Amino acid sequence: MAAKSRPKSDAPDVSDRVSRIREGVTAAILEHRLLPGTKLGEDEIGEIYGASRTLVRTALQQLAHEGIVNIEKNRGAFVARPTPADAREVFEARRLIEPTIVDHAVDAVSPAWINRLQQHLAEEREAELRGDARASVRLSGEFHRLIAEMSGHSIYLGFLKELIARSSLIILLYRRHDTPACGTAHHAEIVTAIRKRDKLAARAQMLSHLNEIEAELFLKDPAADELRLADVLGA
Amino acid sequence: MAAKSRPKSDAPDVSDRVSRIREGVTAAILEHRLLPGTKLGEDEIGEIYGASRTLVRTALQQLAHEGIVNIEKNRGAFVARPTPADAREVFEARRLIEPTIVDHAVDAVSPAWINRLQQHLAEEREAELRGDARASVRLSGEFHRLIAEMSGHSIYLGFLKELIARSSLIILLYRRHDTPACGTAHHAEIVTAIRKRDKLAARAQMLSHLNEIEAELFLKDPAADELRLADVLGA
DNA sequence: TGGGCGAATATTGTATAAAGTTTCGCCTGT
DNA sequence: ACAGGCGAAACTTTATACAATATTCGCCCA
Repeated sequence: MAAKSRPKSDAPDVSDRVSRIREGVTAAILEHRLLPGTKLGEDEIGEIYGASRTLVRTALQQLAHEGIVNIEKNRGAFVARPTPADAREVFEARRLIEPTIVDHAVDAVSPAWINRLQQHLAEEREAELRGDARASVRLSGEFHRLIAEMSGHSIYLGFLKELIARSSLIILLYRRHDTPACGTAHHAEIVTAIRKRDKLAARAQMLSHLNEIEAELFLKDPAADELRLADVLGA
Repeated sequence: MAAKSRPKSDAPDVSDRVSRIREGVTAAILEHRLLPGTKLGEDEIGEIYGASRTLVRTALQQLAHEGIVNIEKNRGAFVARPTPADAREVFEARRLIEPTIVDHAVDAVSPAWINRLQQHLAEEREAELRGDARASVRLSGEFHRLIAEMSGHSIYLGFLKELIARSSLIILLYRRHDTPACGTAHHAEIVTAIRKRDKLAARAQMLSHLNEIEAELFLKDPAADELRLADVLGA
């Protein structure tokens, strides 16, 4: 009971039923267990989480606002299917915002943060070694999010959360080879630059990292989207 | 029937009951008819718009996601009260994003857009002349939004909508003098630069415009927030 | 046999009712 | 007179019932 009712503490959302649903569905999408275009029925999800449709609906609306779910009127919610144009916008926004975020991260550097970052790198390497693609894709997104948290800039953090979630879908849909989503090595270089408090290097590493991710994508004219999707879903 | 059911067109939300509520409340907040800290009771709003609490709740949750409403668990929804720290974050983000947006706007320039911009400037001048503070504050926000629409970058547009809405609250809470929120003259200079397709000038004008707005603010340590709020609400 | 119309079914949108929490007034006791 | 606590009222939260809309499947007809 003591752990349940916290009158004043504004914990983000933990132990909240709507948030449990939202985070569960988000994780499933980010780990590519739910593919773009998948229908997310309200009853279906409600039964999984033992919640009524009211709560499921709230969670789905939040996900829609984050851009990883589309809600079509009278038809339901579907995992979003970003177009190549969307993809270009997402990465352009990331190229604009993330260098600035890493700048702030350098300002906030501390032994505790360095520790956290290196612990994260270890997790990434471990997941990569054991070939756990789902954990890898999740962790590589969380790395960028971690840096945004480190920056202490809550607005950038909110924006980046959206961009990361969409990026995960984009990488699933449009990557050329079955390369790991983000090279762990790049992340290590970024951490090194942060540790050295070298803003210029940190910005540069972040930017080239993002460029490399986007370079791995196959973003052609939107007309051929359907084929590409069929390809992914069929595989 | 033709105008009502559009299966594929993703019109933002027009003629949707939830959106009517959201836009109504948003307008009230942006025009400073609802002050920061005001409680937004579900029954109260529902009665105004002739809607059930279900729809009101949906609208309020969307506004919470946009950052202009805070929802406190088991207590209800309140008009957000940005802290000075929030204010600094918002303007930093705007200084980062808006120069890039205006860059894109220059790329998209066309006679139709120039026309629309100048029509908007005329509206702003008119509102300023007749001393309509509410219309002025609304229109000055819409100017920035218009440029974001012109850029064709939907992600930047979404981000900027949030930033503008929060800016409106910030200006209300923290401006030094009762100066008009944004000088119409600055907007005119930005339009001129866009019309000349001069990206450098457009970026520079936008940046200095944002700097001037923030310079008009009184952003001290958060400790004194309460006094400031009392000041505004008492007046 | 293939296409199209139509009823049945399933799913979402909306409203209302039940349950839980907070707040505020009032009362009692010191 | 004042502090503390009890209790009722108001509100939010959650669940459920009802209405509207889309989809699906079967049947009929060409």
